Amino acid sequence: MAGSTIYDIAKKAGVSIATVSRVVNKSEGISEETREKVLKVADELGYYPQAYAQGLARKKKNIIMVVVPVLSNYFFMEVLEGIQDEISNHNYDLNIFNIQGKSDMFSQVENIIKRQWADGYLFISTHLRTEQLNKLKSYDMPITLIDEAYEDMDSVLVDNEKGIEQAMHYFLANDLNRIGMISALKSSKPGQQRIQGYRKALAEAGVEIDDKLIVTGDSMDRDGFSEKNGYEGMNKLLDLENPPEACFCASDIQAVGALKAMEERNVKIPIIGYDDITISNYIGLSTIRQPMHEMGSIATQMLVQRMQDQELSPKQKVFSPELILRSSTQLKALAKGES
Amino acid sequence: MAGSTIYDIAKKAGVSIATVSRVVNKSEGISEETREKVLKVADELGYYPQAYAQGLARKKKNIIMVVVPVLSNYFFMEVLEGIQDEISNHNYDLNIFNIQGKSDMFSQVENIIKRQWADGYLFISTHLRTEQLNKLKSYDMPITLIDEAYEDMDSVLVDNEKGIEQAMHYFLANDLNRIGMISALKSSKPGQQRIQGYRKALAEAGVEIDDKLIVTGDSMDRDGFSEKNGYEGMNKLLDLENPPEACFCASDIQAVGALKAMEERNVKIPIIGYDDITISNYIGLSTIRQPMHEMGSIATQMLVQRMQDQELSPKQKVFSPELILRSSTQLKALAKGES
DNA sequence: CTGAAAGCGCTTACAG
DNA sequence: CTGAAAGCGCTTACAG
Repeated sequence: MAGSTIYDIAKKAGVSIATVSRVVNKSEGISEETREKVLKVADELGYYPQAYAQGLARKKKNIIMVVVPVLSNYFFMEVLEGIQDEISNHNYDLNIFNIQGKSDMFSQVENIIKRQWADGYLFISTHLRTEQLNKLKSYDMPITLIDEAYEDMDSVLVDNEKGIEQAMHYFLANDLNRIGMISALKSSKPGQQRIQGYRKALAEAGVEIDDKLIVTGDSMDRDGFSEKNGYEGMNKLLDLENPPEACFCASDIQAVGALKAMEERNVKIPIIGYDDITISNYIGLSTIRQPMHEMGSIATQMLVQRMQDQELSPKQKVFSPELILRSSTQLKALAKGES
Repeated sequence: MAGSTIYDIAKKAGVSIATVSRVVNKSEGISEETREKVLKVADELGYYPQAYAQGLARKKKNIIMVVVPVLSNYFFMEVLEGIQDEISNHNYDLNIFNIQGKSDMFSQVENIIKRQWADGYLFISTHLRTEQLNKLKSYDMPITLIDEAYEDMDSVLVDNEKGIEQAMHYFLANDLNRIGMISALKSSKPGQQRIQGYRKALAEAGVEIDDKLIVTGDSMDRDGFSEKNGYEGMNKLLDLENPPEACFCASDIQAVGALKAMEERNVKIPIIGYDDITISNYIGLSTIRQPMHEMGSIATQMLVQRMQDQELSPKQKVFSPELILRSSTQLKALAKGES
């Protein structure tokens, strides 16, 4: 039963392979009689066209491929949900290609494109350099970037700086000037951007920046976007001689860790995360919302369009982040007033 | 630059396609001179072998494919992390195939196998029926099941009932007899199993079972394994005339929702979840740990072994779940003593 | 060390 | 309505 080919079916059904192919692909103009005969044999022998042979012959794979550096990440998971939902409206299968952290990321990404795995690609948080994106562009493959800006390709992203600004403004407006920042790894692009946003917002407000308030945990997993990293980061902040009176985290998942550190030490300062992953609503975490689900579905739509017409001019979709206030920032009264 | 083939390279470099193939595949016995010449041209033209053509010619894809019904799920994410880690020790690429919820799941799964996408498959939580697994078995492809039991294939799973038993024993031993159960959708296999474990444990302890205490939320997303579902479930429990004095949740993520419902209503009863996803530790949720990461890596190891020798007899790896006590069960004093 | 040729399993004009 | 044949882009014995 294993591994029967179109030849086996043709032989057993007493027809040509062309006929088998037509039946299996539901082409028109096949007599009902042969159709049934072929289908019966195909079912008996467990036949269905091999993807690789079919893809080669057709020069079309019917696959949309998501390319990601790290799979186990909440942001990614929720974006993916949006992709999944949207893709179910189209006739494509979804494949995810996990690029391994070890060797050079760009060469891996480049090879994926060269190898022509799919008809179109969704790159999530790959954070490539402009010259690298230019190179990719030259392969002339439909690609949509998510969480990454590049004007010569379709991309959907969120205005990071603006989001952070909102968080900062909120703190400052509430008279909280000494604001800690728990960052992700500085080597990660969004990590950098968020730090920059932090600095910029403070600078504009005329608040002096204390570099000691910008920390990250020691856990490098997931580029530092982890509970553990946030936990460690908050502990560093609280160990400071002059600890912050509020805190901004580069991601909700870090904030989860930070919250725990606070609880253990029995201190409470207002804290704002970044992302608005689903749990944040349930644990009362204030945050900057990125519309992850929508980002995924919009990106998929854009990609599908481009696959139909590669001549379209590149589109950017920049979402504005939104500050969501929950209980984690309602501690001001507690912290200042009541204590 | 886009889409050059081995013929283009051969022509431009003035060699045969066989030579190009050998150079690109790093075969031995190629003069340094031609090697360099070919490599130079290949680089200029951005050539790398097309995956589909190569796979067809070699009859080997070098791909391990993970097949999952629902991507955005914490259990899956953590299992995946283990898979990812282990796979980086081997020379395979990782592909994830997302089967769409809409049409018949089994026929989709069957087609994936028939289409020979990969050299080996990891099925996570597909929960197929025995006859279906028998059918899959007949295709004679290396498959390892995760979170699913079937004695004729390699599989790694956790003894669900035993886990639930532990939670129940803990409650009962602490004099908590009226135990609520927030279940996932009853149509899901693990959902069922967990309800069964609940009933069994109570029956063995001679505690009368009140069916009103077994609830699920109205949110059907992710088979009911969601925050929202847990939130709704807990609200139903607390709306009961005679609400439970403790609660068991079919997953941690549901417990997160349940916790919120309790907080809003300002009630606290001991609660135990299931899975031990990373955040649970940070929010103090007691739970039954499934070693997800390890399950992923062990399953991958088993699969790789089987890909080397399809004659191996099927192995089962059954993990014992472990009760992890955290603050969410330390409320007994509060609930009973102090109030 | 290198090339000509067969073959991998399909699809799809082209004929009939 | 059906088949013979070329072609998709590779790999790999086989010869030399």
